[in-house]
Amino acid sequence: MFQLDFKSGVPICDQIVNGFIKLKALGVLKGGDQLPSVRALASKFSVNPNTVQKSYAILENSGIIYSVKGKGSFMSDDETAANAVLESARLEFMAAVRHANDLGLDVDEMINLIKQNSTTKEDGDK
Amino acid sequence: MFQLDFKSGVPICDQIVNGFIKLKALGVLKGGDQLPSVRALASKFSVNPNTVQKSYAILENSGIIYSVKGKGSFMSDDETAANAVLESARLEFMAAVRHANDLGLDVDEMINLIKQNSTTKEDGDK
DNA sequence: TCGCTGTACCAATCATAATAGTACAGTTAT
DNA sequence: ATAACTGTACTATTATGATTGGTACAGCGA
Repeated sequence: MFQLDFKSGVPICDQIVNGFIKLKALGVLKGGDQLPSVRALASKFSVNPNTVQKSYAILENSGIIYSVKGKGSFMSDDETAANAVLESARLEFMAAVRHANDLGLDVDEMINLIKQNSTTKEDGDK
Repeated sequence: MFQLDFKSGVPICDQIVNGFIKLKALGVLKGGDQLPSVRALASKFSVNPNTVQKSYAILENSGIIYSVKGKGSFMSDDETAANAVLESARLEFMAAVRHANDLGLDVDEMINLIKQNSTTKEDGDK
């Protein structure tokens, strides 16, 4: 399970949404897997159930999970949703590239930074 | 001069800060160039002078500009400040890379996206 | 029926951005 | 000296969004 960073400034509900998207991308959660209940996750993270519910609503509207009253919330196995996530990730990434470019970072250095990051991961991460 | 996007959700003062950093990175403004006065820029953008003043204070604390009471605000020609901006841009960019990775975007695709973007810019942008 | 699940409200709280207004200090030119 | 500009410093207020707290309803399963 993922962690929350309460002092990061990133809204809690966004962190929860991204947390489950990440677990899906990593293969930790697969289609059909059940998510914690709204109340259970709220208790675990010591946040308000409404906040978790909001996150689940966002995830369901995106097609990433589906919820059944009385049963629970489950990871969707719809590939369309995963593709939508990828597409939004592309758009978000391109915005970051443009912003970095505005701040004076050129394309070659960005590529170098990415490559460095991936190699350091291979070497000594966890 | 840059534009403000009031419906983007990005705080006005941040947009102003980034706007001047961009103008510096692009070489439009160089060390010693005078910035518009707080009141003039506020009037031009139809925002509150306090908002502009906040932006200028951020820029001055970062060493990107320097202000003299009664005279005005000017672009700094201190390379240290520019380097600090570049370094923060690197950190910010790496955070975006990690986030995109969390969402399932792999390193190769990010590099391809950057290269595509730079080539399309050469082709048909302004 | 009981206990769990998701869902839907609404009001209150908290933090931050932005506004509005005023005042003070330094520079420049007349 | 005066006027008109510059940056700077406050305080108070408004607006917005995230979060919380609480309650209520609806569906599922033992």
